[in-house]
Parts: sequence; C-alpha cells; structure tokens
Amino acid sequence: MEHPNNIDNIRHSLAHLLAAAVLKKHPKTKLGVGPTIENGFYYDFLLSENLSTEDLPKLEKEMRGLMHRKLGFQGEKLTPAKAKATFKDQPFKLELIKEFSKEKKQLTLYRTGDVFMDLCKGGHVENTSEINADAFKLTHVAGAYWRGDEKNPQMQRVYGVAFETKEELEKYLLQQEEAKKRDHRKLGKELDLFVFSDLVGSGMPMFTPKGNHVRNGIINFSRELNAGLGFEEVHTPNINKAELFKISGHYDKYKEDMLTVRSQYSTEDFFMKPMNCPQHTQIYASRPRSYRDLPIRYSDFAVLYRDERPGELSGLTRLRSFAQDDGHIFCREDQIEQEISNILEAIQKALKTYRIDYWMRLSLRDPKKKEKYLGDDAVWKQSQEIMRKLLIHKKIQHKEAEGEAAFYGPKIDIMAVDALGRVWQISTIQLDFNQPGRFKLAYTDKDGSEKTPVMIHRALVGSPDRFMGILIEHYGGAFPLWLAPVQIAIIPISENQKEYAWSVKNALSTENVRVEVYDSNDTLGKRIREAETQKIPYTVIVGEKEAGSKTVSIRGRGNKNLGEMEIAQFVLQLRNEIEKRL
RNA sequence: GCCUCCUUAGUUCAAUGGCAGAACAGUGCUUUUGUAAAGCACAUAUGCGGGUUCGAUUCCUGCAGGAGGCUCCA
Repeated sequence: MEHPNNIDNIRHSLAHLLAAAVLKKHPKTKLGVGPTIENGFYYDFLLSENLSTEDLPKLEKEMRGLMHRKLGFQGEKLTPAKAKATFKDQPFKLELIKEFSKEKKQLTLYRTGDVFMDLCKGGHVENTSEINADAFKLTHVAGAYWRGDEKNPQMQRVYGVAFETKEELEKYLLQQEEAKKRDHRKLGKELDLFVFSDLVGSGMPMFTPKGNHVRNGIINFSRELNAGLGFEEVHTPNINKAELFKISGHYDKYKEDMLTVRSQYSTEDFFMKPMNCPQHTQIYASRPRSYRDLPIRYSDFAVLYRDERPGELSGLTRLRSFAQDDGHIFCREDQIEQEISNILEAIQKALKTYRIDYWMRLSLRDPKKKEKYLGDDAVWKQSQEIMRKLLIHKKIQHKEAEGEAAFYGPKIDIMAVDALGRVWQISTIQLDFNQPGRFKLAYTDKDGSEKTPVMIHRALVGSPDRFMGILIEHYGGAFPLWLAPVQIAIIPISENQKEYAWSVKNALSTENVRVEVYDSNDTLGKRIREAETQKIPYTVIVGEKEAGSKTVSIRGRGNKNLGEMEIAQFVLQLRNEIEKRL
C-alpha cells in the first residue's frame, strides 16, 4: 500500500509539535529553527529555564496529546509586513523574515490547528493523527549556536528520532545500543589497547603493548604501500622555529592551535609541529634538484601536536597528540595526474584490505571566503579542475564540497563511517601550488630554466591513531589475524600439558606469531571464555591426545571448531593468512 | 572554547548529611579440568582544592577529567 506521507513530513511535523509543547510550558520561549535530520528532527529554543533529559518524557506526552486532537497543518502565504507583525515577539524569526524578504523569497506560515504557528516553507502531514504516536522519541538536549555561529547566542536544541512504525523506532534504538557496545573507547579499555591519564593530559593517548601491535600493524601496512609508491621515509624534529610556519602560512592561520616551547637561548618561541609539510620542503630545498630527480617522495610517521579545544577531544578520533601516515610528493606539473592516480589506487587497496566503507569528497575552496586561502584565482581554478577531471577520468563517484579545501589547495578526501554513523575524514590527497613558491623550492628543467615544483600532500589512512579507533569499531574489536594484538591463545587442558603448550608457543613465536599461553589454574571453560572475550582469532587447545600426536586442536573465534592439525601445517596456514592480510 | 549532564575499587554498578556495598578482575589456598564463568579466603574506592556544617562521598564553589551536542579540524 502506498503511504501518503513520506517520513520527512512526519519528522518535520513532529518538530512543530515539539515547539508547540515547549511553548505551552514556557510561553516566553524564543523559537529558532526546527528541521528534519537523518532519523529524526530537532528544534532550537532560547529560554531562561534549562530543559533537561527529565523534561523530555513530559514534552513527549504533550506532543502525543496534540496528535490525538487530530490537528490539521495549514499553510498560508505572508507578505513581509504581515510576517513581521505576526512574529513580532520572535526575534530569530524576524531575522529570518528580513533575510528571506531581501532574497525575495515567498514567506509562508504553517498553522497546527489553533495551537501553534511557525514560519516554515512546508512539508507536513495533513493531520497530526497521521503520525504514529509510538514511533518517535525525544532523545537528548544539547547546546547549539543560533545559525551555527559561535558569536551568536547559544540555544537549547532538543533532538528527536521518528519513524513511520514503532518497529522501525525499536530497531533504530536497538542499533544504537549495539553501536555503543562497539564504541572504541569502551573496547579500548576492555581489550586493553590504549589508556589516558590525567597526569599525562587529555587528548594524549598511550598505547599499551597490545594496542601498539595494532597501531604498528596499521603503520607497517602504510609503509609497505608507501614503498610500492616510491616513497622514502624521513625523520624530522618535533619542535621548529616560528619562521618555518610563518613562511608556510600555518602560523597566520593556526597560531592559536599550535603549542609553544620556550628556549632559554632563543628570543623566539619554538612550536610543536602540527604537520610535517614545512620540514619536508626543507629536505627538498637542501640541494639543487633536476627535473630528472622528480618526483621526490618523502613519507613520515612523526607524532604531531595540536592544541585542540578541550570540548572537541574525543577518544582516539580527536586527539592532541597523534601521528599521520604522511607523505609529500614534489613533482612537475606533467606528473601530477599519474602521482595522484597511483595514490588513489593505494588508498583503495588499503581500504579494501581493511574492509572499510568509504566515500570520496572533492574538497573545494569556498568562493565566498577567498581571504581564507593562499594563492590567486587562476591557480585555484587550475588545481581544482585537475582534481575534478582526474576523478571523472577514473570514473570515481564523489561529492563536491565547497569550503572544505585546505588553505593551500583543493583535496580529495576519503570519508569513513563509524559504528555510530559518524563520518570521519581518513585518507586525503591535497594539491598544493602555493607552499613550494613560498619556500622558493626549485628544480632545473630540461632547457636549463628554473621551475617551481608542485607539492602533493597525502595520507593513506590519515592518522594511524584515529584510524585505529575507527577500526576497533569497524571490527567490533575482533581484528583480523594480521592486526590482532594476540593472535593465538594456547590452552593446555591440564597441568600435564603445560610443557607441550609452551613448546607449541615457542614454535609459533619463532614464526613471529603473537601467542599467549593460558595456563592459569582456572577451569578449561573459564580460559576458553577469556580467549573469546579477548576476541583472539584462534584458540589452540592441547590435551593428552594432542601432546601424544604432536598436533593442536583449533578453535576459531566465535566457537568455530576447525579440527586438529599438525603444528607445521598450522604455522603454514597462519603465515599465509597474515601475509595476505586476510 | 560554549551549552547541558556526569565523576564511588582495576572494571561495571549500588548506597548515604553520621562506620561506603556487590559482581567481575586481582592475590592466596583448594581444585587439574576436553571447548564461554569451579570453591573458599584476603586485599582494594568516594578525582583534586576551597567553603557551609558538630560532622561532607552526599550541599555550594573552583580546578581536573569524561559524555552528548555546537563551533573548529592544516
């Protein structure tokens, strides 16, 4: 049966009912906006009382009451003068009216029965009785700046989720519960992968031995891909003179976000490096370069420091200290396409190996805010066009996003989605016609003339630290064998097999397999449970039978019986699985 | 940084303006096991500072840390 209302109309109507409910309790409330969003809606309010989570059920009840009254939604056109009169007590609406009038937009008003009216472009159910009163839920209250500008007053935003049926709502809420179980901050603790300490500071993770295996796994895979792309790894210092960042342009743009270090011998402060590109230009600049030397490709895994605002930190996904699997290519213009193309392929290979879902974004300059970027119009036009053509040529689907470019050039960003549906930028490729000139980088061309190279900034998975957070959620902590912190648990059934268990461990350790022997005096069941809760890929169980025949009994993660095997055969299978990163 | 909320043992959670309780983890002892939690015992906590109070883990306040958002993300 065809449904007369699409879900957006329902959500939008609920936003109005929410506003009506708030207004009834707090008549002096100033209304902001109330749009639909993914899975639901929100409405922004400015009122002197604090709305709290406890108020939400009351508001829901009020909304349900309105629904039962079978109120109709009716639209009418308004002249600017009439609109101003109608919303004379609603300053935010007046601001919108003024703006819309200037843009010569038709103003419309929507009434919900006789209880509520809102300046609104429409998109509602015809009658509140069409909304399923059991298929929505107000979820949380949050602060939000009017029109998303932190200079504006901060309003209280009430979020809700809504679906056509109760079942869909329940399914959604269940999914959220499941997602919480995969939260990398929770799993990081449970699986003992990384820790924070108040003494060390917020946003600065410490990786445990187990976590460091995962982190190194990510870094080493990027190293391998880098080698295939012709990159050579360099090492650069963590603090640098301000001058370096002044030339690169980062000082002007990000001074507030850089951490300073004072030297007793220098009149000027040093800065913790927030990125590697300026240092790499100095390695390039250290000697004369020929067109034959290009492309020159440097990779770097150095830890970077950014003074992020405290409220913006979150788990491993937003940090003050983090590394990047960074790389910079210095090349001729005629080499750009091939280089970017190669990197795209490496990124695709990497993400396929990790089995990560992603989409690509072509990040362009905001044409209305040119002052935020380095370089002139012609260069921007050229570099943006190079990237766009390349994506089209390679038939790569992508979204274009104005205002998302780096200040020195356009980017192709790879966006991953985490367990809670949040989108994270991971890989990036950035085309930079600006920094090489600012650092006076040069090469001698075929004809003996001096030319400026182009710089390509790129990261394969972005930050190994952040990416680890995404991977933890992606795998729900059950890492593939090659990344698993502990790859094999060996469990001797009784004390009599301890010695044999350790000899199996030694055989595997020699092959660089990460093994733990679970030989505590706990019961067999208990030790198997431990191996399972630690999400160890393979558990090897050895009893009298196995010790006698020099075999191992293998249990795969999640109670998969993989049978008995000779040790040498098992080693071979593991080696294959690890090498192929299956 | 801003708004709202939060901080009790290693972890997950109780309780209280008047001696802070449990489970799991830990330690010791017993048990030596055939595929997801053996038994007993022991030890362990109110984030830090200031205030109100006879007395504060509880109330107020500052700081630190955390959560959800907003803003920002080279």
